Amino acid sequence: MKVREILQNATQKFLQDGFGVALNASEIQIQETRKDFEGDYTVVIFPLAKHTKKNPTETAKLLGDYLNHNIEFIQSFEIVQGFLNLKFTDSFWMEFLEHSTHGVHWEAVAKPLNIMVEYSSPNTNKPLHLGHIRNNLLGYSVAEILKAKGHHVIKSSLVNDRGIHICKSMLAWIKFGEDSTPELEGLKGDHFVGKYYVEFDKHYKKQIEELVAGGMDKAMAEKEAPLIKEAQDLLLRWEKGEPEVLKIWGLMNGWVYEGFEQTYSDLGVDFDKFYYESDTYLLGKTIVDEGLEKGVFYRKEDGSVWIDLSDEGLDEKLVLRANGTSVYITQDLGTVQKRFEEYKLDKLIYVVGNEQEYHFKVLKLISKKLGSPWANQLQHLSYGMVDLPSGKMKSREGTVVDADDLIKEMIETAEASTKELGKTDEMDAAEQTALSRKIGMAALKFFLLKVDPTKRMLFNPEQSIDFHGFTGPFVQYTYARIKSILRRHKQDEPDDIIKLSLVELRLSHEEKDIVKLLYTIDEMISEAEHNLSPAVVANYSYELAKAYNKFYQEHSVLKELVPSIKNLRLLICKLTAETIQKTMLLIGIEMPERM
RNA sequence: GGUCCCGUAGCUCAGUUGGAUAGAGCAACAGCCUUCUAAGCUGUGGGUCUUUGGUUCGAAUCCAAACGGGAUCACCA
Repeated sequence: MKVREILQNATQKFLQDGFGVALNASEIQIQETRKDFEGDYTVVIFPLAKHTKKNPTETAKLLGDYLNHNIEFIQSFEIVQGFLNLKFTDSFWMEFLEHSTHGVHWEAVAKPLNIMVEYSSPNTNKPLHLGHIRNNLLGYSVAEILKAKGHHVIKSSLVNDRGIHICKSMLAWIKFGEDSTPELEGLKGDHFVGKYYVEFDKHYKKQIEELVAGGMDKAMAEKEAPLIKEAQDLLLRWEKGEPEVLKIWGLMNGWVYEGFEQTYSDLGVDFDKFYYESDTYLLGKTIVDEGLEKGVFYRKEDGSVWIDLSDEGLDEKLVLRANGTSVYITQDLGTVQKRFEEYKLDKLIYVVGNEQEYHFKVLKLISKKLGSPWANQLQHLSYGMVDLPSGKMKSREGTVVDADDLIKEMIETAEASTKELGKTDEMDAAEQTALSRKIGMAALKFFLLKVDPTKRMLFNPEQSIDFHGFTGPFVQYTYARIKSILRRHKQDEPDDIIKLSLVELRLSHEEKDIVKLLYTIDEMISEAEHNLSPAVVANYSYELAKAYNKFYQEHSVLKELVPSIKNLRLLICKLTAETIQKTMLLIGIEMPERM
């Protein structure tokens, strides 16, 4: 049992026996004692004083005496302004360490769930940018955190591989591409296709200008430009399944997938299941029929189908076009059903930007109105946009940070900085490359994941690439330092058994801070799971690394002459390294053995 | 205009279901490498937690309003 529970239970008993008051455990506030005060854990007395009908100090004194007598590991207590600060015996922490010698672990959930995490969901008409990187890293990390708690997780991605935007790239390639290929131009497949998307836009804009110059108003010109009509025609031909169109579509998507695969591999993210919109875009129609039967939907004169959500404070929402084709929400209704049936899901988490909050609100509402059992099992992890100092990224204005460029730049910066510090002098070329990659990616991933996912964040190209302070490389460096100690120790004493003799050892402040952090890993992981927040994990890893560096500065491990203290410190080193490695892996960051 | 989100140090961000004197990093300044890796450590300066009311023993945290910023409200996806 964890201390928090023990203290809550004991306090409950104290109130029950002494005052006849029954209180929920959740009403008893136990917190870690703030650094400026003496103690390990603190009971907040104010809420209890109401029930004891004594003043806070008196209540604290009674409770303190009670806990001190009844709980073995409480050594002493101190009362400061209504806070009961409890100091634990050193042997409490020693025992915890001893229990941990076989490895760091945390508790899994009692009932594992089948959870699908939907993330990435790219369009196949242009390469990925910084916003996608945040999405991918978040989705991957959330999935890993859920797995770590014992859930069965399916990572999925719904690829947006059809629609007018794809036809635009296709058309531009047909008209201006002259049978070129990514190989011929030496471009990554997704960049190659993206180039033609831009090409389309360029020519399209020109046509609009010409039409406007000819006296047409702009809105009309946007609809009447020959290129857009051709693109729409192409979409129609795609939907009819014309082999010639499908062939080009397949070819270009193939190029894009090759490109994406590379980027995914660079980012270290993976998927268990891909859905393709070209397979699923017809799916929701039977649901529309059902909804019509149930009277949840209604048909307008022109044949379009709608749902009225005005009783929920929203508007009417279209679910099927007049011409019978699906809209975004239609196919999502269909794929939800498919997913729940296919995988017997307990939960489906969509990792999608907050600009789509409205969509998911509607999706959930419609599901509820249709009486779908999964209506309450849909969750939208709505993350904030990544802004640049110049504002929002806009692909049309060219103010996007390309994913591949950024990854490359991070790795190159890492390499340069590693060379400058002379860290690579003893490494061969392959090792150097691997290290630069690890450090560069750590910097990028940590930067994006240390911030609360739900919040908007700023990326400043000049300032955001940093390897010092609250960064991934800082944590990596700490790990490498520890590993260096452990390597040296093994050399001296090949028999690597760290055995803790339970003599009455005293923990220094620096050691205790580390041990306390190690102790709270369980709570931390649970919080990360509950909030779907990799940021919780990133912050923890950083705190731990910082605590270790402080310890490192003050105490020597290998030169310590008292064997029992040396062993204790070695164990702390081992556990810290292991914890750092495991937690950082949850956010997709690998640790180097040396750097 | 309706709905939703956000506002904490010069900058980027933490801050548990309301708890003690609001914390980190960067940037600035001053120190620490014959001693296990200085991508580290220590110290100094830096705050009306946007503002005003309310709730209460106690508010950065909850409620209301104002101001400022953002998203969204397509027969696009």
